Amino acid sequence: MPELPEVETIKNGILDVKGKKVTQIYTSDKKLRFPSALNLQDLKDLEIKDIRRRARYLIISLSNNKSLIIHLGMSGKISLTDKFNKEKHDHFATQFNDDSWLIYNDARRFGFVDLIHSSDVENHKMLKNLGPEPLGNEFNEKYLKESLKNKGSNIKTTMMDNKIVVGIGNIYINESLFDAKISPLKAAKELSKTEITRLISSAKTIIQSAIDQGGSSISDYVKASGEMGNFQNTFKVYGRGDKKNPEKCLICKDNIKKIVQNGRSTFYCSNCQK
DNA sequence: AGACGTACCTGACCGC
DNA sequence: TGCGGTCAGGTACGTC
Repeated sequence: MPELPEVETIKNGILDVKGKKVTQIYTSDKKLRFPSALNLQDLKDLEIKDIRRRARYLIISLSNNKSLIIHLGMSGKISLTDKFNKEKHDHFATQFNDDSWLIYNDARRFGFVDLIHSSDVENHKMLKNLGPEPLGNEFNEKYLKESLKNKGSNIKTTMMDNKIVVGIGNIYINESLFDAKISPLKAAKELSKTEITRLISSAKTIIQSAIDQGGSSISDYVKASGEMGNFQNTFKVYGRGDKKNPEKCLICKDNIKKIVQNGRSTFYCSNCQK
């Protein structure tokens, strides 16, 4: 999916629906990630009170003290448009009192939508065990040092664990480790204090920079407006380690390597990242 | 507790 | 052109 910067960008792109009232709802009969008893028709006539993001979840609070929780999975897209021409993989759409439409489309259906009481959001099964936001103050050197101390597995996989820090997926961990000059193969518990400091700093800088550029568009991610993000143009390692035709590290000119860790592709420079 | 494999899905792309 | 294999922004769950 969209990682944190993409979800943040989508959230910012739909803030306009705040204060609007739902007039019509479309739902498909396809199951998303979880089959749920959710009846989106319950949204009719409700007003959108607030829209926020926690980790990769969008939380939309409604005027009846309920909230929609939306996760985009790997391929989910949200668009805000003037009209609704139903397309393949559109799973729900709501029309507002100014005739605009909010549409959720997800080809792979790894995403989900849930509707719960607003007071239960923090205790939702998918939200209650999440670690800190990468851009927040709680994600600091002391916290990360403590979190990594018993982790014998590699730092790359460990940092993608949402209990440690949320929203950092395969793209941004590859870029963050390159920026911090840390090998993705290094055991998490073996990172020195200065490496932990560098990793935090790199992750925060890269996530913020990606948000500033509207996220990364590879394959099918687009903003709510349909425009592409721009951060993909600044990738230094992600996607640059093609086996047959690897690109060169911008710093040392060695070939960028592509390996597989816990089933996910890792891109790195073995010369710069120790 | 931690580590690892697997499952959930569709579509794009590559090699034959 | 078609077919099979592989890969893709994520996450929960089962098992060792």
